[in-house]
Amino acid sequence: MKSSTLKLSKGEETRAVILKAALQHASVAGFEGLTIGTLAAETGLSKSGLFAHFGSKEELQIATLDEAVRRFNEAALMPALAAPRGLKRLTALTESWLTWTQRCELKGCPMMTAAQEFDDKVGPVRDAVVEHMQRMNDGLVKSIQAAITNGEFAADTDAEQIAFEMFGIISSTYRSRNLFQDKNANMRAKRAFERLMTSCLPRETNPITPPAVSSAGPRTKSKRTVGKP
Amino acid sequence: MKSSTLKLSKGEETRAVILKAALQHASVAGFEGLTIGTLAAETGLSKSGLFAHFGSKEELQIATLDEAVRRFNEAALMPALAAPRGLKRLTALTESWLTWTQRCELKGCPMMTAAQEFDDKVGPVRDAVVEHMQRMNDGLVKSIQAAITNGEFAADTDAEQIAFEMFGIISSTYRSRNLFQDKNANMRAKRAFERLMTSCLPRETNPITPPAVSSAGPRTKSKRTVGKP
DNA sequence: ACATAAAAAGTACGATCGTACTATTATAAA
DNA sequence: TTTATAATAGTACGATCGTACTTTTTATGT
Repeated sequence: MKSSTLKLSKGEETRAVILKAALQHASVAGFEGLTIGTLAAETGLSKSGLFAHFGSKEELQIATLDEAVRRFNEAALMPALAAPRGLKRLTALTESWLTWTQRCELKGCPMMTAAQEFDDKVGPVRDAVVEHMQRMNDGLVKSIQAAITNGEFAADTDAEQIAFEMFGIISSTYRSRNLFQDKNANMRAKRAFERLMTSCLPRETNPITPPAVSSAGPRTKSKRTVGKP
Repeated sequence: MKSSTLKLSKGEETRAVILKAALQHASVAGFEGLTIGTLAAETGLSKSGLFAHFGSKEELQIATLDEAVRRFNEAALMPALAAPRGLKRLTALTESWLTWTQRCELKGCPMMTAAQEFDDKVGPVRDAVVEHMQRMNDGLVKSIQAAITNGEFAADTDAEQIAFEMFGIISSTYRSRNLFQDKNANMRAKRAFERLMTSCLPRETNPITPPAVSSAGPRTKSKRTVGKP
């Protein structure tokens, strides 16, 4: 359990400690709920000592947001990159997306929280949120397009649309988990994901079996589905 | 444009004015962003004058939440009840759900905001949010079950699962609209909804055509879909 | 080991927060 | 129209907010 950067100046070290606490707090009370005083007490610093690291509350919020993205990339995105490009990776990404908060000991997903919190506001924090979410969306779309290129999805699949729906699944999962304390939330998410993926499969059967009407192949299932092997 | 209740005491009248402003404010800045001082200035009341109507900030938040539900029922739910029970009504509900905030001149959906805002907290406000959301979910599930009973959906359709996914679509729509300013958000929502509904249709073709393998019927489309007539 | 810079603490300030308590004004019933 | 009551305003309080400015402590490079 060592940090990736070995040499860490004192300032950077405490900054990291602050951001860890800030992220924890933001994942529960939101980014607007972040308070310099509370955070200082939590980390054992003085209010002014903590303040000096950021210069303003907005900067603290943005730094916390950046930290959230860093953690997400580290705990959710990067592991998924181990899977081969395409449907496999998409599935891995979804899986890790749904579990990364637990791995980072966060209550909710800070980025989803931020997105909802600032979607109707204006200012630099909102701008940062938009930028990060846009980047996440772009990455997701790229990943979906890879599945299309692979021939795993139908050629006319609307990648943006699929990303849109995936975000919906994710956000519904968090709501279900945290608001309703639904233990089945992850299962629901998985089913939703499978349904979505299945609807993207190339038309008719796969290219190996002939396209003509025939009684070949199992007829117990009328549609191909993905997942649940 | 008359209020449904004719006789309205002075107190109830100003209370309504306050709640309208509060709802407006909450739909943008959230329920935690509600402030007695700001609200008082906005409505022309004194801080203490406004405060007296609720007795505490928590009560104000809960009252605002109740008002949000009332408005939702009035502007989104009730109109949808005009449609016949089943898939038709479900479609109408989705449609009106996606547009009621505009009709009420709100920026975001207060209930979705509240759900996200309080999902990791404890206290009476959270309890109220959970109760309302639970009720909404139950209603939605009932509506889905009606479609099953009608035979419009497959008998083994998991109504809770469909409700789960519908909430996801809704929340993704709001995010897309407000965070990304996506003008196509409603179209995306519609497509997602159609995909979801289609996946719930009874297996194979409808009972009129024989279940045996045959070349009868158009073969250009491989699946039945709902919507876009 | 010392000089210098970085980090943290100390202190203070005005603003605003939620909430008591009291006083005044407007409404509704008699 | 008077009277009881409801609605609103006034005032004040302690707490906490974000931030500025100064001082002290602690790291860091030579």
